[in-house]
Amino acid sequence: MTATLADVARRAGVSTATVSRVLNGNYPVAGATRERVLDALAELDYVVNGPARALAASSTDVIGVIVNDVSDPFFGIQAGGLQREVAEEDLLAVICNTAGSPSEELKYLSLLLRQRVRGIVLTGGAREDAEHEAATAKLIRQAQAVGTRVVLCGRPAPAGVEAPCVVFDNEAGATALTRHVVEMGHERIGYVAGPRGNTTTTARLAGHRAALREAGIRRAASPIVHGDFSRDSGFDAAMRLSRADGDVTAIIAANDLMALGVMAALRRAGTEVPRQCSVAGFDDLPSASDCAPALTTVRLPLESGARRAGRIATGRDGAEDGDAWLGAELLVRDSVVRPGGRARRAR
Amino acid sequence: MTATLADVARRAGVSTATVSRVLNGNYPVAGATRERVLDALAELDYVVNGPARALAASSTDVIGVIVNDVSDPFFGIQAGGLQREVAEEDLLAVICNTAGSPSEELKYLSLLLRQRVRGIVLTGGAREDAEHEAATAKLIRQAQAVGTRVVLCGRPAPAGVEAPCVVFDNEAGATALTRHVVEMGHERIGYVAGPRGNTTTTARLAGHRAALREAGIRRAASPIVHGDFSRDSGFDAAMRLSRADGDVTAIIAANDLMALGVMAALRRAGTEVPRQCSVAGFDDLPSASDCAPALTTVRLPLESGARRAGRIATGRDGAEDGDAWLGAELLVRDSVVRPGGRARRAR
DNA sequence: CAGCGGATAGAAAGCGCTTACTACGTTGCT
DNA sequence: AGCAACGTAGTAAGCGCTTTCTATCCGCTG
Repeated sequence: MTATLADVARRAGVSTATVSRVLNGNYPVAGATRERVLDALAELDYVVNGPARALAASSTDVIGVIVNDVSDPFFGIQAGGLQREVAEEDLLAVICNTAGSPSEELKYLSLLLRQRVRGIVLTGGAREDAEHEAATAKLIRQAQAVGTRVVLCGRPAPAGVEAPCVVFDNEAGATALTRHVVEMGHERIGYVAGPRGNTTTTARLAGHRAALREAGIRRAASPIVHGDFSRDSGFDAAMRLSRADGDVTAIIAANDLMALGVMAALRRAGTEVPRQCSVAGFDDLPSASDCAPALTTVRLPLESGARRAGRIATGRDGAEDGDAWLGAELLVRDSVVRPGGRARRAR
Repeated sequence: MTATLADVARRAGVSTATVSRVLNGNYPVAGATRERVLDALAELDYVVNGPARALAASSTDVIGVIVNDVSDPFFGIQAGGLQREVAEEDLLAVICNTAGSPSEELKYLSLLLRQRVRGIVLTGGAREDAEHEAATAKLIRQAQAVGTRVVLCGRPAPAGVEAPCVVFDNEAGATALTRHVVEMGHERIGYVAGPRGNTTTTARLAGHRAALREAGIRRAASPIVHGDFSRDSGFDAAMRLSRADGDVTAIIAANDLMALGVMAALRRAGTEVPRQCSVAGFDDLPSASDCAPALTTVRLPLESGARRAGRIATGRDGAEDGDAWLGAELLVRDSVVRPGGRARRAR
């Protein structure tokens, strides 16, 4: 089939050990010998056998990243940042898409575990389900036992697991956002939450409720519907919201993608945004700033958070510094105005 | 560290061969023995060592997918479809993001090659560069030599490579689209092409030009600017287009993402779409149908094409049937109307 | 009752690579 | 001159698994 180390060694007239050493450059090899080996390598189009190397050296040069939805920029940005980061260490990131399915998550986790990857980064909210959490915890512990570095990015560590976390302050961000909407004078505020039983959903919802509570807004005036973080679900949610309570003056979505869907739905229903209904999102995706009106949202340092996670996963950053808390920043743009009021230019 | 087959074997009082056999189920093992082994496996939390297995069996259960940009739904959809398809064979798809960089593409290709994955699917347009093409060709041939199935999805096979291709009929789709715009009465049509030196860009541009030619439209009346398929680049392109030729009555973008950016830019510039300027896209992404106005575009069977590619990569579908040509379908919606005319409801 | 074939289990030879350990010149000192 | 120390290269023992080949034990048949 392909040339093996032994073939190369034979051709260069050296032992396999020597070839291995010029390949890895971790042991002195005389110039002339190295040249011969290099030539043989090239002549035979040698390609290392990854599994064999991994088996012998018991380590690989790949970092696995588990995401919920590759086509959601929220994850795309994180995956991209992580990739750039680990590439600097000459490692490769492979991204595994669970499509939001807990069982797929477990499947990929164990795939990565058995491939003995160097590190695993779990991104996005985790499912709040004791059974799934326990299963995840077990796999993570096993991974750690074989020396795989596991880091959590944007989700809490499951019970019983000791692992570095990069945490985004979803709750504080959500509180700041809702507080802003309230301060603009809204009293009937619809909320499009993420999928039930998801840690991110819960955190953002908690922040929202806290702001509502502190403003003394009645629950009945602030209907909550659930989406699944996709644009389409935001569209549907807006429909349900306006059908049930035609009188909300603002809709806050748990992420920008859904906010975009909400805006599309309102537009389609002939409701003018923001004059007749304000809209706010969360995440500050690139498209949030160039839609019309520009979306008021909360900025999460997704890219830098993911890079940080990548650095921990590759071992470049120590994990002992404790969790990395990354703050959220309220971004006031044009999609939230006083009820029935006029658009307000940002800045 | 972790338990090995030998540990399990010892505990179950059998040989490693037997444990391997119950694990793989490809050889008869008596019921009672199997039970004992299963118990031992569970008690020790055994996890197979992927590299070791791959080395011994010289094959893995992963399919690699190379994409240009994970956060672009165009690829997200393909990655998703592929993943669902290979999951049915109990294989796992890992997706590698090149971020449009040819060198990353080569890097990932060789990573997958040396990992001896079962199959590799290369998606998206390829770079039109002899050197890069040759490098790609060489890697593909090497992969094939070690038994890796390589399939191209949405790009032509590099010169000198014999590999199954799933090809989308970009050119015909583009021609149909531009023809439609022309038939609506437009004579000054701006075109936002993809990045230079990309096979998809070239095919779509060729289709566009063919339609222009057949309609006898002068080149000068149909300015072309290049973007990079991202929404932001579409936004910029629209700016450049309207600055240079303020009088185009329609803008066709080489993909929906850029079309969305174009619409945003026009909106921001106070140009009403489609009354003052029609806009058309390509791909029929989910959001194309729910933006306002709904985007007239060309539908590409991305999901089914990717599934097909997945089936070939796993060996479920033979590759001998020759290339799979998948047609494009013109989707007339609301974003293209007669110049200066009124919106036309679709269907 | 000898002899056979089927069903199971084990022994052992790798898969291709890394990495102690060992071996063998050279140098550089005292 | 003699010995330590260094710079190189080779030997060979695995890494944890799969799989071929062989060995056993049965239940049957003739």
